[in-house]
Amino acid sequence: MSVPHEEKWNAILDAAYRVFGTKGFYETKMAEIAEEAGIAKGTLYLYFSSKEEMFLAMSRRDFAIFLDGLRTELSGSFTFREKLSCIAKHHMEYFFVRRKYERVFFNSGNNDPGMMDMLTEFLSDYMKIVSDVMEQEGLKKPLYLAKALSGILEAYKMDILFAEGFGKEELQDRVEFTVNLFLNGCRGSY
Amino acid sequence: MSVPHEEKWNAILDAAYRVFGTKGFYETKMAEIAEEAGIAKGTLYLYFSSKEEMFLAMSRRDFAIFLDGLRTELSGSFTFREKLSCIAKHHMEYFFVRRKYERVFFNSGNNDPGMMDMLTEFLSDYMKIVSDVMEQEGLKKPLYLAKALSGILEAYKMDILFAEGFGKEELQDRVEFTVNLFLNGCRGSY
Amino acid sequence: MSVPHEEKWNAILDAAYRVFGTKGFYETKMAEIAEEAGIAKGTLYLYFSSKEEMFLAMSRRDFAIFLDGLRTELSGSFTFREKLSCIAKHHMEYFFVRRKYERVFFNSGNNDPGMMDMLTEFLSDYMKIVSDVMEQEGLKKPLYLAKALSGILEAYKMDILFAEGFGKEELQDRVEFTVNLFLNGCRGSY
Amino acid sequence: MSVPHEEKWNAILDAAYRVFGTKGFYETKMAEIAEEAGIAKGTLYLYFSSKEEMFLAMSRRDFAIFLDGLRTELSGSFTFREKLSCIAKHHMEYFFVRRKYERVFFNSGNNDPGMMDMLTEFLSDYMKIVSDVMEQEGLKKPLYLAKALSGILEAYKMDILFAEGFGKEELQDRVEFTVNLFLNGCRGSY
DNA sequence: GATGAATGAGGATTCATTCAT
DNA sequence: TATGAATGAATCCTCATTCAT
Repeated sequence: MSVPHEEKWNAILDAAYRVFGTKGFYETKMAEIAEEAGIAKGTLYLYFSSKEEMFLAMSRRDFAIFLDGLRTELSGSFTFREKLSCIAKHHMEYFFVRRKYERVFFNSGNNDPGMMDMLTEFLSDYMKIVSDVMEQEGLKKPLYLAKALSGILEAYKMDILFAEGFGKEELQDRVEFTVNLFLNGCRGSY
Repeated sequence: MSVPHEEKWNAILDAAYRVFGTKGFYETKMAEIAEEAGIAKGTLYLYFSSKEEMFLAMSRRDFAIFLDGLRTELSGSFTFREKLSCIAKHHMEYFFVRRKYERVFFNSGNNDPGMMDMLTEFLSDYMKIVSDVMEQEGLKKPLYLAKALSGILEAYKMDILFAEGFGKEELQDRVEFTVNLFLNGCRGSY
Repeated sequence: MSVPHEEKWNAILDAAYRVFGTKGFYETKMAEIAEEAGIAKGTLYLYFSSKEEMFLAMSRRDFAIFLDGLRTELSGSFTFREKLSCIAKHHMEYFFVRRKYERVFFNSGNNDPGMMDMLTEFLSDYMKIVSDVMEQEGLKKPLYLAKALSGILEAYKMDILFAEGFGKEELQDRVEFTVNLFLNGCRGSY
Repeated sequence: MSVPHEEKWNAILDAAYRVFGTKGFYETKMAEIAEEAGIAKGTLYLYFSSKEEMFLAMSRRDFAIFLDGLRTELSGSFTFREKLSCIAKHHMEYFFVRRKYERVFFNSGNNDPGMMDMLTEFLSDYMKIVSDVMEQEGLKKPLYLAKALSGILEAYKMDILFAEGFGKEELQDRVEFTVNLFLNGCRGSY
């Protein structure tokens, strides 16, 4: 359990991301990940003690990237609308870029308690960031609002995966729609 | 391939719902479903030709109940606000009642094309019902609105599963919040 | 174990013959035989106590028909050549008529001792009939000759199954060839 | 799909030969082959993708040995009688040596098309070798003769399996008888 | 007698994980 | 460190047989 060559550690997680993301946790075979990473099956176990742990590490890394990116971008936004846009855009773009591997976030699962804990923690962190934005604006029930916002974005995420010819314009379209709806309600101007 | 005793067919699907719902598709063993249903393993295969097909049948039945219930309840709602409340309440209560078995809707997972098709069709039907409500109100982009609404509800669904002591009051609370947010935006009165 | 309606007993064996003969012992399902016979699965067990026993009964009946027919036809043959022709013709025609169901004689098998015994007994009876013919002709090693003759016919039986467009003429051709070879050796006139 | 250690590949096929040869295809369990080979069940599947494929590979190897041996031995025979003796002896000895495992050639059975194809090809190759011998002797209908010869030998093969105390002398006896019968007919001197 | 729903032992195959090299 | 051959527990599914109706 030393910390072997970090480069390979990341390469394995990259491969894992591609395969898990394409086929889901259960349909993914360790052999496939090894092949995708261009190493031997046994080697995987020098870096991760089990399939679950590997999935966990991969998710952890992915979640961290998501949250760090969001924090960074958010620090450059100032008005409330800007912040909402920033959140929406980040959420959508993150998955848009990774759309080929989207089984990951879906199929987050298996009943592994470790997995559940980590997902819960991720959501908690994400919601904290968003609800802070709400709070800074003096809104009531900031956590409710945060969840609602991310829920809308999750719903539109589906379009990334299933809508024909979904591109950057459609993405921007959804982002703006979301912000307007969130600010003004369904009868607001948009 | 006759259709033996419909009663047992439903009993098996009930058992399947409980087990799939608790453990997810992959962690569920056919033997467990048989045991839960109080019958022999082999008997399952008199009713369903495979684990996949059984999961499919179970989902199909569940989706149909959800949609039929929604249509029925919606037909007793008249104002726009009433209709929104009705949708939100139905969505939340449906899962609240089934909260013990919520792995089902999650882990629809498994790359089975039949499953994907059915899920897509369900979503399409659900969104049609909701977007019709938006359209009747003369709103623009009714499908976007429908997806946004259901997205919010899905986000709150998480609270059903994970929030401590989530009960009927919390549920009603989320429903009202959702409707107000949807109608008036985040700064609206609620 | 009474002797139920003999007609149905035979009907079942007819069905069994068709299915076993097409697919072999192991690939045949009791359900298929029942369907082929137009009766219920359970009914088979009123007539035969197991799949093996059914196969045995079917073979027994088939063997008896073969031997009875041979005896009858042979009783109308007088010269040695006539008798050889009769044997050859009977052997070939028997399988020609049943060529659609020829897996039976092949796949006679499974390791069931009862099956082995019966096959052995059948061969013994068959060889007795043929070797008697040899003996009546005053030939030495009549049993060897009997086996040789039937061996040749078995080899040609393959052509019934696999040769394209094998018909009555080809059959007659093989019969005459066999008799000539048997009488005169490979350099004899034929 | 590299070809791991050829030695083990052969060892598995040897074990398979013994078990299939004793019990037939259907009565043989993969677990038994593994045990016979002294390895784990799973290992079998590193070398053969299925029970069928294993049986096929085993038969293929066996057939090739049979034919190669025959060709080799035949190349040392010169007169027609010598060649016939060679064929007969090879055929009989091949099975004599393997008499404990004779279910293999019998029970080639199983409707697998791959198996049928291979069996057909084997017979075709075998018959080609034998009929070439006939042709070189200027005999008419060489293929008929080839089939007849092998048919006789197959019939005597039964004696290997079932005749009490069948030994080398009996074998030689059958070989000579076969050759004489084939050359001179049933009334020839032998 | 006839039925066919129910049974459950049994077997082929998969795949995460180990460990000798 | 890296390998990949070997392992064997685990699981889906089949099908001969039974038995309540």
